[in-house]
Order: sequence, then C-alpha cells, then structure tokens
Amino acid sequence: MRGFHHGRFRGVAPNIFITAFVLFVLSRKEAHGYELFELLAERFPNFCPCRGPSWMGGGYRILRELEIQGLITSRWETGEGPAKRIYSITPEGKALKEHLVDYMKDLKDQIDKLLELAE
Amino acid sequence: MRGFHHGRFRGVAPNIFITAFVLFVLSRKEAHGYELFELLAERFPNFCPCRGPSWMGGGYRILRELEIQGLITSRWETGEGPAKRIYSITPEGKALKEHLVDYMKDLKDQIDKLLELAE
DNA sequence: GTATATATATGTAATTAGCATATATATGGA
DNA sequence: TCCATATATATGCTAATTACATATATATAC
Repeated sequence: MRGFHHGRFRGVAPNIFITAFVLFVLSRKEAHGYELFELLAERFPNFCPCRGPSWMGGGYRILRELEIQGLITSRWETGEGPAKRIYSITPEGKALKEHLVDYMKDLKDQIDKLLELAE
Repeated sequence: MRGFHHGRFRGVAPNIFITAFVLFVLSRKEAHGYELFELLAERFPNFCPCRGPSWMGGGYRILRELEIQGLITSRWETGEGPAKRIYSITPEGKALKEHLVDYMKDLKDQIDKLLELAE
C-alpha cells in the first residue's frame, strides 16, 4: 500500500492517514471500499496513487482490520454489478475519529515547530 | 526507534521526521548524535520519548544511514568524555533539507484537507 | 465473445520500527 | 577505592508495517 507519498519518500504512515480518511468520510455517510478509494484518489491526487488493484489490496485490508477492531461494520449489498460491502462507522469508530482529529492537529503543530528550525 | 507517537498510534513515519530534524539542525550548526537527540527530546517532549539507549540506537542508525547516503559527514572528536562523532551537513543534505521543507508544507496542506472532511 | 470497469480479497517480500543489549569514558559520591 | 550515573556510540534480533503481485467474480459496452 502506497499512500501519502512525495517524491523520493516512501510516505508518512499511509495507513494512519487512510484510516483517518475512512473514518472521516464514514462519519458523514455510509460507503463501500471502492467508493472510498475513488474519493481518496479524487481528493488527494498528488499524495495518493491509490488506483489499481495493487494499491487497493492494502486499502481493503485496512477496512477489514478496522472492522475487526470494531471501528466500522459492514453489510453486503447485491444488485447492480458485483456485490459490495457497505461500511458504517460505529460509536467506537466515532470516538477514534475525534481522537484522530486531535492527533492530526497536534501533528500540524509539530510540523510547524519542525519548520521553524529550517528557517 | 519510537519517534513521533501519540496515544494509541505508533506514530507517523518517525524516521522521516527525525531525518528532517537532523538536517534542519545541522544546516545551522555541527552537532553530535547525543546532542541532537537531547535537543529533539527537549523540543518535542510530547511527540518523542527519545531518551535512553533503547531509543537512541535507532537514532544513531539513522545518522549512519544519512552518512552512507552522503547527506551528512562526520569526524571524531576526542577530549573530555567519550569520543563523539561530530556531524556536518553536505551540499546534498542541504538540497534534501529544502526538499523536506516543501514536503512538510505539503503534508500540512494535506492534513488540512483531511481535517475539512472531519467537520 | 472479449475487453474494460467495478468490486473484493490474499500471498509474500521488502522495509521500517521497536526493544534489548554491548561497549567505553568520565564524574561524583559513599 | 568502588560503584552508580551520565555521556557517547553501536549492533542484534523481532515485530509491525508497507509494497507489489495476483486471484476472483459480475456487469456493461463494443
């Protein structure tokens, strides 16, 4: 899984960012995996080469892991096209979402402190 | 190596941040490993439990790796206390430093975009 | 019918991070 | 003098994470 990359860098802990993205989106509406990754690719085109099965494999793994941890739940939806697993966020997921918001804000502050050193 | 952690999270790609920290500091003055880690612990007390040999082991490894990559160079300094390896930044290191500044700024923008989703 | 888009999933290698431990010098105190 | 502690650097090994390839199945457009 590639995630948030930039030039020569592997990327900063892609999974935490993708976890955050997933929980943030699911806190607004239900969605299935493919849909989430499409949205991710659309919103973060430069930071996320998140297209193709090779990348998405990792994405689906994150979703499965989040479900195991009780942060999201899923149900199968059949109908048009291949069956899709629709995910919703759980109360535990919402709690982690709030935590992640704090985390991301802290992270920004730390980056600012780091950038001060570079001036 | 622990690096930039936060509560239940392992932390976002510690080594990239520590690399950035090292290059940012060395672009101002020479320093040895122990000194760098002391400064890191002082400046980022909440994000970095960077004290003790267990943590520092990873730090010294990063320094060695940066030297192998030609981003920093070192010389031994003997005198008071145990011998220390004094590091300086190379032109290549300065170039990467500038790159990392851009990277960190981009990262902040991406985090902002991510946080918008959480509102 | 067959190429493509949609949709999910697994196997495995490579990389990164974490934690313990080893080594050596100097200093301060009992 | 002996011992604990601070300073200073380094390596071994395991665990966790990430990357990349590949498998599977359904529907649609040509």
